[in-house]
Amino acid sequence: MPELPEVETVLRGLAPVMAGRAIEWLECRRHDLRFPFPENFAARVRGRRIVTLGRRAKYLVADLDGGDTLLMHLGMSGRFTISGGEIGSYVHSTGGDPKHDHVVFHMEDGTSVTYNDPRRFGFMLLIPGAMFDEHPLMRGLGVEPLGNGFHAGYLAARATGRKADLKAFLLDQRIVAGLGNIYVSEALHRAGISPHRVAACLATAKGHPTERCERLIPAIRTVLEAAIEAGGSTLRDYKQADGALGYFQHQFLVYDRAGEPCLRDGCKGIVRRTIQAGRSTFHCPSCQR
DNA sequence: AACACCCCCTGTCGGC
DNA sequence: TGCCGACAGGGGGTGT
Repeated sequence: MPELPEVETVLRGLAPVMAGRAIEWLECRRHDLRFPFPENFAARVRGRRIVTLGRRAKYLVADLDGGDTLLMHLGMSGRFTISGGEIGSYVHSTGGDPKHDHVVFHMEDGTSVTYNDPRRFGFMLLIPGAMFDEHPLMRGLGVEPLGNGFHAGYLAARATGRKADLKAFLLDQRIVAGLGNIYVSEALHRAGISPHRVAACLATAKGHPTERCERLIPAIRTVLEAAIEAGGSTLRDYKQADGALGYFQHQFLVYDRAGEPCLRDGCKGIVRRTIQAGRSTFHCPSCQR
C-alpha cells in the first residue's frame, strides 16, 4: 500500500512502539528481499536503540544509536504488523500470510513488529552513520512534495525542456519524491491537466511556471494531505477491516474508475484508462486538458 | 542526460 | 472446475 501517504501512515503507526525504543533482538527469516539483507543484519541491530524514526520519500528511516541508519522500503506489498504489548493489543496492520513474515523486530518492552511482504519488492539496508545523504538511493531524490522546496518555480525549472509525459515526469522520484501511480492520477485530475501532456508544459520558454504548473502544486499537496488525513489508501485488503486501514480509496475521483463517470462537479466525461510508462493511468479526457 | 523497456515476485481476477 | 494471461501501490538496471 505504499505511496507517500501510506508510508506516512505506517510511520505514525510504528513510531509509538519503535521511536526511542531499543530493539532487543531481530529475527530475519530469509537472506534477501529485493536486495540481500545487510551482512550480519540481526547481530548488527541487536540491542540498538531507534533514536528517531522518520520518512524520506517512500522510505522509512530509523536512526540507530551508534550512528547507523536502517533504511526500509515497502515495495509494492510490504506491511508492518504490531503485536503484543499494550499498543499491539489494539493496533493492527493488514496481516497477511505468515509465510511472508520475513522480519520481526522484538522490542525491549515485549512488543513485536513484523514485516510481511509477499512480492518481496521491499528491502532493508543499513547505512553507516554520516553516509546517509551520500547513499546512492538517497542522493538523487527530489524534493518532498509537502515540504518548502516544492513550489511552482522548482517544478517549472525541472520540467523545462523535458519531453516525457507529465505522468512519467511526476512519477520520477528524482523530481518529486513520494508520488506514485495513484496520487499522480488523482492530482492531475484535481488540477484539470492531462497526464499525456509533455512535462515541459509546466514551464514557459523562459523557464517560468505556467498557470498549469501553479495549479498543479496545490493539487498535489491537497490530495496528499487528504490521503494522510484518511490514513492512506487500502487496496485489495478489505478482509481485515480494522481501525488501522486507510480509507482514502473511497475518495478516488479517477483511479481504478475506468468507464465510470468523472466525479468533477458538472463534468459529463467518462474516466479512461491508458498505459504510460508501462503502468495504468486514469484520467478524464473531458475536464483534463 | 533523458527516455523506453524489462525485470524482480506472488497473488488475484476475469475470460474461456 | 481449471488453466492462462493480465494486472497490481515500486524502482533498479540496461540499452539507445
